[in-house]
Amino acid sequence: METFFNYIRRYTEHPISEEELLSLQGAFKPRKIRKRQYLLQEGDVCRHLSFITKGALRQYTVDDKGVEHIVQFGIEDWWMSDRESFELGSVSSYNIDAWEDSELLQIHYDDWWEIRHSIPAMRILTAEMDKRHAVAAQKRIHAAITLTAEERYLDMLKHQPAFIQRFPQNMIASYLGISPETLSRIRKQAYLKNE
Amino acid sequence: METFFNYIRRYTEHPISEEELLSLQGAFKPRKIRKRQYLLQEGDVCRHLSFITKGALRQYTVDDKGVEHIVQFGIEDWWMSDRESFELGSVSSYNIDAWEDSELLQIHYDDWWEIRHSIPAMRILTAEMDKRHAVAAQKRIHAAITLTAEERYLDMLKHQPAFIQRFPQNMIASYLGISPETLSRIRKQAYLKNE
DNA sequence: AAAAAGTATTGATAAATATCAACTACTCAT
DNA sequence: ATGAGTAGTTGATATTTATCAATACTTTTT
Repeated sequence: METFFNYIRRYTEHPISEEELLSLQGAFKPRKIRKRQYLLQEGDVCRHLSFITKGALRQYTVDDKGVEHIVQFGIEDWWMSDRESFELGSVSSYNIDAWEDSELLQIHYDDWWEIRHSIPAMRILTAEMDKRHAVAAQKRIHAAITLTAEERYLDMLKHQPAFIQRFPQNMIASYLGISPETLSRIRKQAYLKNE
Repeated sequence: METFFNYIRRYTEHPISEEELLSLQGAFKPRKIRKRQYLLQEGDVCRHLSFITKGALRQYTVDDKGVEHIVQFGIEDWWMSDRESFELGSVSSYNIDAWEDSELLQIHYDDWWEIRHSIPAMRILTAEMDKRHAVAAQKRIHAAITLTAEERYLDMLKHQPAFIQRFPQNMIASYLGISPETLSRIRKQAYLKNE
């Protein structure tokens, strides 16, 4: 829980009262989840928002052929949820599962709604999260339509090395929208270029 | 301005007082912009947020080879800005220009900040916009990494037919991240399939 | 320690998409 | 009306990326 409070303080200047801290502690429930365990399955409604205090998770779809397509990775200090399902109460088409044993702080939709109204700092935090999310999404979209497979990989290596270190190569390939074989070849070439 | 007020009422249940309406009228300045005129140029800082009351605009980058890459279209009831530059005050790497003669309501960053604090309905509106934006971005990212060029075009035809009607084919191709020639061939094939 | 399951690499080939070039149709300004 | 400039199409070819198959390497399980 300390991790989370530090995170809040880092992203909002607004002070938080003792009372508010207690209220947050009541709303966010710690949860442990083991490797390969699901946090959300396709067909479910996503009722919780999860803050990752430890571990690594991924959000993905599975297509007709059984191939997984990863849309999002999450590690410490990231939030996980299917935003669409969470906000609209719709059935999710995504799966979220743990790639490492993980620890989360989960809040139910109703409590999240309540807390954003009663605690000013949380409203600011939400706005800040949304802003960062929007900027990141814009960049990823731009990368997807303008860059080649190799450029996208190098871009990720530069801007999100943590993901590349913690997830296996086939998942990185899926996130980049390329086949594992192609990524393997790209890495080989990049390596050869640096002698 | 009426268009805009209707838009606000459509997306927020929160009532707006007479006083607040006046305050909004003061903050949003009408602006006309002619076809091919720039709203934002690469290298500028994006100081305004623009609500489109009439017309069609696009946001894009230009690469080393002079090729344009469109990341966003905007028509009536859409907002245009480089979110990153607008929120962070950083130099923009995007261009925004008008494809049709257009009419906008522009608000300066400072006023936007102010109005979101003083008018509850605007705070709700912002949250709602961010939510929709996040959901749309997630979908577009998913489409980019999972779908083929043809599937992406058909997806767009289904979900955003307005764009396809109002922008020329080479711009649609750019938005989809494919060459104009490929889009031309995809359309021919799709047409042949329907006899 | 051996077996099994998952992960990464490599080669051969196929499919998707880009590029280049020529041509057609269309718009629009004079 | 005419010619210049855009936009779209089509064909030939090149490049990129995917797919399939075999093998090597790692990690996990027993």
